[in-house]
Amino acid sequence: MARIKDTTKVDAIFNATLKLVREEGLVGIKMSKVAKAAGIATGTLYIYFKNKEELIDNLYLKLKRESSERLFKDYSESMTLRQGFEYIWRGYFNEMISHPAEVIFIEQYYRSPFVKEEMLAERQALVVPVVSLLRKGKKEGIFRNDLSTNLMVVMLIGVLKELSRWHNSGRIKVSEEMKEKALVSAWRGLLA
Amino acid sequence: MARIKDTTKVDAIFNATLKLVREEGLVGIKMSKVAKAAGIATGTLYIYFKNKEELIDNLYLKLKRESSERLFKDYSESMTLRQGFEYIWRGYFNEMISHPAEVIFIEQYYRSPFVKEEMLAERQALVVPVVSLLRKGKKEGIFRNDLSTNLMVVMLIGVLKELSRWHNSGRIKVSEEMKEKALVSAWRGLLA
Amino acid sequence: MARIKDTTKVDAIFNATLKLVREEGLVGIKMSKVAKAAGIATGTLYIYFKNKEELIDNLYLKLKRESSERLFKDYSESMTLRQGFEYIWRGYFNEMISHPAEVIFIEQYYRSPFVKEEMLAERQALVVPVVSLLRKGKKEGIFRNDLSTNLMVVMLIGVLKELSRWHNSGRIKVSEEMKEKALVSAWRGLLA
Amino acid sequence: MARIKDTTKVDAIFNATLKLVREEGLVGIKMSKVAKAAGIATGTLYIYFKNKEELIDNLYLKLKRESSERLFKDYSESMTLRQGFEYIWRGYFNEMISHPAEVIFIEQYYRSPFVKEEMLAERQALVVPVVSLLRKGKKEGIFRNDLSTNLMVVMLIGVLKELSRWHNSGRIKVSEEMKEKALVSAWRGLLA
DNA sequence: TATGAATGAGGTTTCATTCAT
DNA sequence: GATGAATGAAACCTCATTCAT
Repeated sequence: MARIKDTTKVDAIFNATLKLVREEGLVGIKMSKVAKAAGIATGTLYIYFKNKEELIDNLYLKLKRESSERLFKDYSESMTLRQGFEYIWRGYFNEMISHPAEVIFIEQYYRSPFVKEEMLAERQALVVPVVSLLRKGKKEGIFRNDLSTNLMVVMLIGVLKELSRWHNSGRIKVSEEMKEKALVSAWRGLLA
Repeated sequence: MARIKDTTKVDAIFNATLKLVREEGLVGIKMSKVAKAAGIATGTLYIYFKNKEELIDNLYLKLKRESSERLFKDYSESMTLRQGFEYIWRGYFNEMISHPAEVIFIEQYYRSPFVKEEMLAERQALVVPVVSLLRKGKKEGIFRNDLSTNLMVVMLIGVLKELSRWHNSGRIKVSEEMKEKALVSAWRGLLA
Repeated sequence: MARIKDTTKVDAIFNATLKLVREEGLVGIKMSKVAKAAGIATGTLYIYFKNKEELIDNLYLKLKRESSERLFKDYSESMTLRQGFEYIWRGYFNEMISHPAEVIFIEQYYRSPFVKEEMLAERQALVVPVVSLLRKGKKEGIFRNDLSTNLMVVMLIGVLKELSRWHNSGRIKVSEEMKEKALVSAWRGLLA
Repeated sequence: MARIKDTTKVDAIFNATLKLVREEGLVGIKMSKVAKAAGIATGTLYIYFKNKEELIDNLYLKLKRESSERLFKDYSESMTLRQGFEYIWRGYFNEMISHPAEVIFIEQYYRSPFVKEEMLAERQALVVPVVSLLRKGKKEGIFRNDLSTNLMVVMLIGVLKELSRWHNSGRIKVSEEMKEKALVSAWRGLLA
């Protein structure tokens, strides 16, 4: 019986790719470098991925999936609005600062010869729970009704992304206190 | 007298490069493509730029410079706080939606084998006027004093970037009204 | 196990390079031509040599080394003066006529953008045994003491080089008899 | 009336070419470098020479011609054998040390894609007076008759070339005394 | 005639992919 | 499955030559 394709090896490849993206962007990804960083031979890469494009695409898909899973793992519709809000906000922030390479990869992927239309569509997925939370808050009369939900999403996500970006780049160190302040400000910005 | 080195040509090269970045990111910049898009021979590129790296670095520098200039052209310290705020906010937003390729380029440049340490430093420049506006507001007692200036910058810029990103990607169409709403919300978020 | 890096291939590359040098000098070395002449793909060249410069430098080093080895393989300090002289003289001559491409390559290498200072130093190496032979002869009172050793080296080597050059270019055919005459004349020219 | 092609400029071009050959050999000759070194525009080169090959070929021809002229300017068949020998020997040596770039150029030219068969033939020219001197000496019974004239030429020229080469490269400084010694040794080597 | 920017063929080098082991 | 040398298309870059001024 033939040995089974080694999932350990696939992970090594993904991690190696991510490492290279973090260090020098999508431009810096060379199949030989990926192989070396993953501790395997170049040829072996092609056993697990038909070609470079497929490696990149699969990595993107995997990251999206994992990120969603981590993000909404314990989220439940039964939380109070405020609980849900805090859960999502903190989750999102933690996600971005504990997986910086993923963030970079995804940003660069969107603007590359690799993107496929169908993958862009997926982008929405991450936002779905946020939208439903906001809708719920509006319906309950707790959130402002004069702002479009889209704008509210933008206000929420924009601050989260920028805050984590500053943190990841080392420009600022986001303390627990600062995080709290940001969270409260965001919450207040939504209140009716 | 021979044909004279043509600054018009440098612009054509920059524009061609930007076009390619918009279409397929930094990865898509191929010297031959740039030349063709600029309507010149490949060799001619090398009259104006020693090599690909220098072309990219110079483009980055130029974009940063131009963007700053446009952004703060008519800004004056004598404006009222509210006027200054609005000027900067609208300017920033317009900048990002009227120069999407520049935004993409700069984002990708930061994560590429091209970045130089000294260029990263420059990144702060764009933020300086924002910081000084916020400080002024705090001193006048108009803005909250319990938020660090950095956090306020993040809140402001984050929303601006995300809003323009959604606009540029076509996910939403930012109407005058929505812009107004976003602006007012941002302003209120800063008030003491 | 994959194919193993092949020292045979390095030789093929060196020989191909030498062939091109013989045919049209250093100017004629084109990486693609070298590859074709060596019967490999262009890219393969770069597995064995980082770039053209390294190929040329290594070839130079190899030729110098091999030439020295061949030249003084069986030379021994215990030979009589006359035996040693004859050994070196004939060895030098044979070397030059049996490896004409090497001679051309080395001559052209000295005057090229490829030379490195440290490699010029090596040039002396070949002459060392000649110098020690001449010193020995002088000490024994067999060779003239009124000529500097340097001048004697020049007289010896100059004739050898020119003779082989005429031979290699086809201007003359150096017979055994002529060789004998030249050797004896050289010997006499050194005698006290 | 049109201006006449400027011979001053042709000289500047030739000198610039020679300078480059001295510095980095035939490989180092780039038309743009020649132009810059000659203090003219690249395009101007092509007014004086149809192309690179013609520039090189003409330079070769000119050097050969000038060298011959200088060498045998005051030589006369009526000199005594010894006078003639000394005249030629010293002339040859001076020629080589006062025109090192020419020597290098000619050596490299012989082994390059530029050589033409017909130009190789010319190579003999420089040697003609030497040959006739040697023949005269043999007929007069002063020079050895057991050595072929060719071999004698080789012995003479070989030492001269090597001596000047060592001098030019800086390996030795040829004093008047050393020159005298070399000349006398060469003369003695020919005597019957 | 003089200029030097412009050209593009051709050289150098890289790298995704294949293939012999 | 695994390896990494080998491949060659395609990228980068140079430079002899042309050409608009």
